[in-house]
Formats: sequence, C-alpha cells, structure tokens
Amino acid sequence: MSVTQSLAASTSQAKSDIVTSVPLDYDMSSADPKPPETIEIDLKIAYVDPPNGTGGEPGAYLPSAGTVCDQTDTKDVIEELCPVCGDKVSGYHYGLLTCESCKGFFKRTVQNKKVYTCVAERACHIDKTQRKRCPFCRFQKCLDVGMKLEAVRADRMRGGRNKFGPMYKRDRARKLQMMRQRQIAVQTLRGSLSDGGLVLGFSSPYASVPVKQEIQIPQVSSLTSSPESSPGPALLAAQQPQPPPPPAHDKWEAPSPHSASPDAFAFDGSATTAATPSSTAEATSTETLRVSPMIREFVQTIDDREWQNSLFGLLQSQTYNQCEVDLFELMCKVLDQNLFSQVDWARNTVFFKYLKVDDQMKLLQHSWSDMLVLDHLHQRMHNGLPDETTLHNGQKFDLLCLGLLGVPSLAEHFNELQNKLAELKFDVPDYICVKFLLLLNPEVRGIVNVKCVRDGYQTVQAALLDYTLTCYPTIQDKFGKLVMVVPEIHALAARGEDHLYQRHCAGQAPTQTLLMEMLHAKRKPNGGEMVNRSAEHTSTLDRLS
DNA sequence: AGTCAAGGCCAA
DNA sequence: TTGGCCTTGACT
Repeated sequence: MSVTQSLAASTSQAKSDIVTSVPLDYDMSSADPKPPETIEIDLKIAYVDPPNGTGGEPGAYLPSAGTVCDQTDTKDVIEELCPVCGDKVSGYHYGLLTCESCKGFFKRTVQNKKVYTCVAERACHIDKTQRKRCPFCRFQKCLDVGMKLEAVRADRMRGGRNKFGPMYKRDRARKLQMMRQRQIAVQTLRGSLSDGGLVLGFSSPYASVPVKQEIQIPQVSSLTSSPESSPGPALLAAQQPQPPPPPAHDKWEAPSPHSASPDAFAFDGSATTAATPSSTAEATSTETLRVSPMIREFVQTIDDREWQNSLFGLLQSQTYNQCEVDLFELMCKVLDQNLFSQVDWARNTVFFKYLKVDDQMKLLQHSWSDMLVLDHLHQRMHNGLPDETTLHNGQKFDLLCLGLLGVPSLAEHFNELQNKLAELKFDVPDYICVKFLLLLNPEVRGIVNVKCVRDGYQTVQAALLDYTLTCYPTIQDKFGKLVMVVPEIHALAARGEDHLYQRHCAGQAPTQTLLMEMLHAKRKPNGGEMVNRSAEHTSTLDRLS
C-alpha cells in the first residue's frame, strides 16, 4: 500500500472526495478540448524529466516513493482512490479509474438490468464500508461520477479495446503531468524540512484535491439499464442545489486598453471595484508603454481563473453527496490548497526560483498567510469574488471568512483595508508587486542569500514606484501608501494564523496538512531557522503523530 | 510479446 | 450478491 493510500484510508471523507464530482457548472468541454492530434504533445509534457533528473529529493512526498523515478510506470505514479467508494483503484473501468468491486458492481447491474430501490432518501453515503448497503445509491453514484453504460458490452465479447482507449491515455498523461507539478512544488517546500531521507509524516493534501478525470462527464446514455434504477445525471443535477457562480473573470484574454500589447495585462477591469488604469483618465495608453516589462511579466504569472476553478472545484467535490460538512474543516482544506498553489506560483517566479530551497522555505514560512490575505483582497477587488457561495449540499460557505483565515471579527478591518486600497486605485500590477514584496522580504531571519532576496525586493520596489508614478501621477504618494498597507496585511494575517493555530491545538483543524505544517514551522523555537534540522524534524513528526 | 480493459468464475 | 482473481483479445 502506498503512502497516499495508507494515509487517505484513515479518513473516509478524503476517500470519497477525491474525484467524485466536478461542479455542475464546470466547463468540461473546455476542460478537455484537445483534439486527438494533441495527444502526443501531452504525453511528451507528461514524461518530461524532473529538473534534477532524479525524479525526487530525499524527503519529498511522493505517492509511491520508490517508483516515481520510473517515468514509464504510470500505474505507480497515478495513485488514486475510487470515485464511487474510495477503495483502491485497480485501473480504468467503464470510463474512469475505479476499484475492482465497483467495476464488478457496475457491470452486473448493467448486464443484468438490475433494478434497485433505496429504502432511505436516495442520498446514502457510499464508501468502502457502506457500499453494499444501498445498491441504488451506489449505482446512482457510479453514473454520477461518469461511469459509462455504453462501455458495458451488449454482446459480452471479452478482451480487446473499446473507443475509450485514447481517452484513458490522455487522462493518464494529464494525471502524470499534474503529479509531477505537485511533486516539484512539494519538493521545494519539504526539501529543507527533511533530513537523511526521512519523509514527513503527513499526507499530501493532493489526496483530497479533486482530480478531474477527463472522461467522467456525467451523461445520459441510450443504454440505460432501467427506468426504475438510479435516476440519470440530468435529474440528479436538477435535485442538487445550484453550484456557486462561475469565476467572475471569464475573459482574461480581453486586453485592457491600458496594456501596450494584447497579452501584457490580462485583467478584466469590468469586474473590479477598484479602478484599474483603464478606468481612469490618468493612465493613458502612452503611459502604459512605459510600464516595465517586468511588471508585465509579473502579471502574466497570475492565473486567476485557475484560482477560482480550483477553489470552487474543491468546495463542490468536498460536499458532493454529503448532507453536511464541517465548514471550518472545509475552509482549512481550501487554505491548504491555496497554499500549495502559492508555492507553485512562487517557485516559478523570478528572484525566488534561483534561491536555495532553505531560503525559499524561510521566505514562504514568513509570507504565506500575508499572501493568502492579499490574494483574497485581489480576488474580491479585481475578480468580484462574492462574500459567500452555496455549496453542492446547500450549505453556505463564507468566502469572506476564508480571506480572514477564519476570523469573522476581522471583517471590518479587512473591509477598511479593501476600501483603502480602492481609494488608491489598487490594480493588478500593484497587487502582484506587493505580493512579490511580501515574498521577497530580506528582513527574514536566517536567509543565506540575503543579497539575492534584497536585490529582488529592491527591483520590485523600484518597478512599483515607477509604475505608480507613471500611471497614477495624481494619486499622491501612491507607492508610499501601498507600502504602508503591507504591515496592515501582515497584522491581519498574523491574527488569522493565531486563530488557526489555536483551533488546531484544540483539535478542530485537520492535521497532516501543509497549512498546519506552516503554522507549526513559525512557532518553533528557531522560528523556522534551520539551526538544528534534525531536532526540528523530530518535533514536527511528534506534533503530527 | 506485453499491456490492459473488457467479461467470466467462484469462494465467501 | 459481492469482490478478488482469472481469461481474453485488440492494440501497441
């Protein structure tokens, strides 16, 4: 059994959540618009060697630590749980990765045209231990996650291949690619915390991140087994509460008039509450031409659509088939996912990516919560992120509270901050520059390559100053005021961190997450400094065990 | 010849 | 009825 499986097996929640669903409004057609001729490209990306050519550093969390280096062993790389019951996946069956038992169950049901009834409310929770209790709901879930009736052969012919073969291949390639990206991100973060090949004793949050299976699009088939059996996905959808609205940003390609080139600034001013230069008279296209290429590049590192997709994807998958979920726990999972995205972003950015892992770790440990708060401000101001959203099960999820790291009482402070930024006409280039300033903090203790961090910080600082002077000449000392906002963000984030830590200590927050690891790292005697790594590591393991 | 997703078999 | 293991056969 792999690390993923053994850890994930401890929580049935995690098990059933992995790939159970995609939000009903998820644009699956755009999620996989690839024509067949792109398959080869996909595979090449998926099989590309890791930067160091080894496929893993000591301490890096890997789904199957011993085999990840083997680029061709896809079975070992793709470690997932059955979307129906959470049991171990045995391969692709009837359209998607499922376990052996659900494969058999689905086959028998379709072949024998079984008709089941549910003695409850047709909403039984299906997991490994309870899957036998209600075949009606089990079959319903099989259909809902995307198992395909048409893959069960009417003629019962054995062997061979069906039309889904190429889709399985693409899906596998995509998972490999995702796995590798995750792996690299985790290496960045874990590298400095591991010692002597030890692996931190917590699971990857990716075990609970929804993995989109390309071919699990729920669909009604002409080969339905029986009208009396589980209702079709369309009916199911009608019975479900409406998912939250799609990301407000849906036209990132639309260039702002402010941008000098069509792809330089991709933000959408129409959804903003704060002004972007495009909405002001002061920033003319002539001035825009003087915006530094570096800031243009910074803006291009932002993927807000992905941010919201993964947010809503996680929210929906975590509540799929769940009557009620613990909203605080859910919030922690979202924060955890955001944190991983944060790391992913950081490790691909200029200045940061050239630093040694230890330095990267220290910078991230110091800035992660500030960046989460800032990201949230950005999402609210520039993408119209609402205060709350309705989950798949009808519960309301407080998105504002998410930005407050779970402290509702900070809402007022947060809104004041947002208003202050709005007055400053805080825009996307401002946001990304401030984010860099938060990350590249040369004052963080214990940084080895201080010069590199300071250079980066000062370069961004200069670029931001130049940008604000060029594009917002009428806002007096916009730069200075923006810089003054940083401590406020930090204070807010610190309050949130404390709150999260306290709830964690009270046993209310999910353990074994990167989020908790970060919270602990900052509260260690050395404050994250790697003076005695072995001791720290042991203490981390002790706390988590 | 190897792979792997179909269907089949059969003990529990 | 379930689910782990076996057989089959198109595809690579």
